[in-house]
Amino acid sequence: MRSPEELTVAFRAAGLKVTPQRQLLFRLLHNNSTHPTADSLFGVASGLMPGISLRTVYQTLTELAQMGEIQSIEVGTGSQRFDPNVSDHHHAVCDECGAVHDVYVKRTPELAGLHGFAVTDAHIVYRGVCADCAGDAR
Amino acid sequence: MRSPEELTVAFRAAGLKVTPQRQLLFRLLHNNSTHPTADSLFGVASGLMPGISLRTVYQTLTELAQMGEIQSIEVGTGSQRFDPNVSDHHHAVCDECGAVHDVYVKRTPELAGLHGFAVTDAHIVYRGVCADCAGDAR
DNA sequence: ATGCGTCTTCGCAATGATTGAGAACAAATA
DNA sequence: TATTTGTTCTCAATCATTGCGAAGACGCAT
Ligand SMILES: [Mn+2]
Ligand SMILES: [Mn+2]
Ligand SMILES: [Zn+2]
Ligand SMILES: [Zn+2]
Repeated sequence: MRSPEELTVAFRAAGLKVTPQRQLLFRLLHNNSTHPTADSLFGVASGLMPGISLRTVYQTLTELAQMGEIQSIEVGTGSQRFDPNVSDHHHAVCDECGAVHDVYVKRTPELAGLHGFAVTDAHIVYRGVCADCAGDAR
Repeated sequence: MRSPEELTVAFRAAGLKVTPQRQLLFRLLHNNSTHPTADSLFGVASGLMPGISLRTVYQTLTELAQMGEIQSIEVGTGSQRFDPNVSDHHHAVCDECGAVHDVYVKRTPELAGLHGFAVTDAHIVYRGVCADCAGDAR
């Protein structure tokens, strides 16, 4: 996604208002590679802006997703995750710690056998144990 | 998954009872390639056995999944789907009609770049429009 | 066939994630 | 500063799924 400054301009240009809540979320999402859930973002946001509502977090995330600034992904962990990285990539989920890592694949396998299916998107979810969790014997 | 007859034996062998509800679900799942949700199965089951509860459907599906007879998959349609096909395969979801098709891929792309992540499973979800929906101009 | 112990079913409440609705509020602009 | 219009927040509602416990039924031993 674009920088908070660029988003500020983009929002105004789109007739949307730039509120403190939105600006905070712009900042929390910028360069964020943790693939946060709405609730985890709400947790961090609440610490910095007591009183911000979970509803507002959801709404802002939905808007950003509709504008194409972030993507919403589903990796099987129960709740939606949001990703400011909108480049073409996939994800690896650690079954130990729940971390979601970005994965870049050379060539996504083509669909074979399913004649007539027009693919618009393909998403690979890897599951396993991440380096951090494997490294430590505990 | 195995046939209803085989499952009957397997359940008894595991100390589980073979009830009419379970037998019905065994039959509804056998050779079922629709990737049903618990609720859609419940709908069909209710027609054949009025009074069966959604709770029982969920419970039986969970048991079958734990026994490895079916798998539970998440393709981003909001609810879990159950698949008696436990072979190594992937899925294509039609954004028009919601149908979920099986996809067999020659070689699942290896994880590159994420050093130390031990992959235990990889699942590809393709999205697009299926042949049926594309073919008909309506 | 009957009895009994254990496993199951079912209804209902509870949970967790997300969305809907509307009153109170605040950003943008003149 | 006043006005307009979009935003935030609270609270209720929804959807999928799970927890709980009383009532019921399977299956084995008589
Ligand atoms: Mn990502
Ligand atoms: Mn399948
Ligand atoms: Zn980990
Ligand atoms: Zn279709």
